[in-house]
Amino acid sequence: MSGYGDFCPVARASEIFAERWTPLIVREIVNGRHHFGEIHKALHRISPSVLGERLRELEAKGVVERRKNMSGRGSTYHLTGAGRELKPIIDALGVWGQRWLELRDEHLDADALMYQLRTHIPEASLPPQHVVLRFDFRGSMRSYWLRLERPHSELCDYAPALEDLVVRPDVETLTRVYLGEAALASALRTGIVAVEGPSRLMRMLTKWIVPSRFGSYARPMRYHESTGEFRQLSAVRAQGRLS
Amino acid sequence: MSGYGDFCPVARASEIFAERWTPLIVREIVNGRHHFGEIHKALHRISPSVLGERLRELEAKGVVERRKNMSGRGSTYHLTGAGRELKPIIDALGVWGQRWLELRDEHLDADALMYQLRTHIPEASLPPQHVVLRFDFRGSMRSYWLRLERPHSELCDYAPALEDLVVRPDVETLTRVYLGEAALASALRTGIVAVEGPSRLMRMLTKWIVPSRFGSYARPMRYHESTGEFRQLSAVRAQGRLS
DNA sequence: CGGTATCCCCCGCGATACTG
DNA sequence: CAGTATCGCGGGGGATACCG
Repeated sequence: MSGYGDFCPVARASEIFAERWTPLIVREIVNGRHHFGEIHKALHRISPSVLGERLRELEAKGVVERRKNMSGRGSTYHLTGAGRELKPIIDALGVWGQRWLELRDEHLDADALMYQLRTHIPEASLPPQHVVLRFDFRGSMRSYWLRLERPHSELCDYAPALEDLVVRPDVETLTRVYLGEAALASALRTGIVAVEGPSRLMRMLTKWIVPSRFGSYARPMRYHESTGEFRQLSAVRAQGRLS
Repeated sequence: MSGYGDFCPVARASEIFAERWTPLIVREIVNGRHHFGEIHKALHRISPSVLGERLRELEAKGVVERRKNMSGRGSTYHLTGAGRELKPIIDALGVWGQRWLELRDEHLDADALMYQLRTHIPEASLPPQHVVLRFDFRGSMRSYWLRLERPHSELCDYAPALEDLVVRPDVETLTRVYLGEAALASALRTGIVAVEGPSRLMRMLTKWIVPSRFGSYARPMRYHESTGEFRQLSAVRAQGRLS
């Protein structure tokens, strides 16, 4: 970028924080990703060279601390004190985005969604013996398999075993469910998200797929069959609280 | 920019907020600049085309509202509800920058500093009849004149009248004074900032030049004559509060 | 003054390959 | 797997001119 040439602390902070990819990288480290590869997988559209450059910048500015792995290979990246104080800013940005920004088609990404869903399954709700869900997104050829089993679940692009439940959502609806804008229960009821399988497992779906931590700030949306679009339920704005 | 293709609210917010110049534009509107020209003067390094583009984007995203001037010419730009909710984020960024970021040479800018100083003079401290200050920055040819008079003071690059006081600071020191990192009083005492004029007016200087609203979060710095550098006074970190 | 159009340069960044 | 080097393109944005 090359700076603003401005001594104002907002400008100096923006030089670092408001640069492409940087807020998301910090978010990922906040979320507990400490390895290069983990961050890169979570931000799968960033190129490794840019990620490396950003991490170096953040280290130079005292936001990130790089710890060489004692096992020789690789490092882990941790937030410094300064970096940890960015967390409330990240959170505030997320809350703001949730409250005020529309979800648009260009934000939809089935891969990323499945990745998020997988990492967000409450561990307490995981079944002791494995359950395999297959997700077939409408209008897409490929399927995703989610193999749930305590303590670790797994996301595959092939069938790891015979599936117990088949879910047929569309990307937008399931994304809005994840964002907390739509309720999975009603999406199942109206059939926008179709499911095949034992009703016992169907009922578990709402335990496995839960809204993100910004979900309580979402504006409730409702699907309108006539237009095929989601619209804001009312002018009422949710008051939320970060978990 | 072209987005992150990510439904996460932090990413969607970053698409807007964490783009070059945008945080500073919002800051300026928060600071009460509502005209294109005012914003452009405050951010004198942005090109008018980029400023126009950003304002259009912000309007499209519902952050800024553009009101056509009824007098025909021009418009004014105001924050919407969404835009106003960015203020705490701007403030948090400023506090963070103040707490954690070094002031570097590339941030220094005498023009911008004088502009800020002029807008920050507490109105209550302005003299009823005009007082003219001349600022000669060390190592610089050009001078700045500050003409103080209630209710409006003025910054000139020529002598608007005979000067009552001549101030010879260096850009770094005066910037740190403005940022709240250094005390003007001690800079005057040690002579880093030299002054010529009646001592009555010299004493008024500390009423006219006061730290920015982020000043209370600054890390106190002290000038070390041996190295010619400012260094952090101690590990003690100031606890501040935004005014 | 308030803003837009043009032009062009440069560098940011994405893709890919490559190395320990 | 953890990164770094290279390369080439696109477009972001700075400077400037220009128009209302």
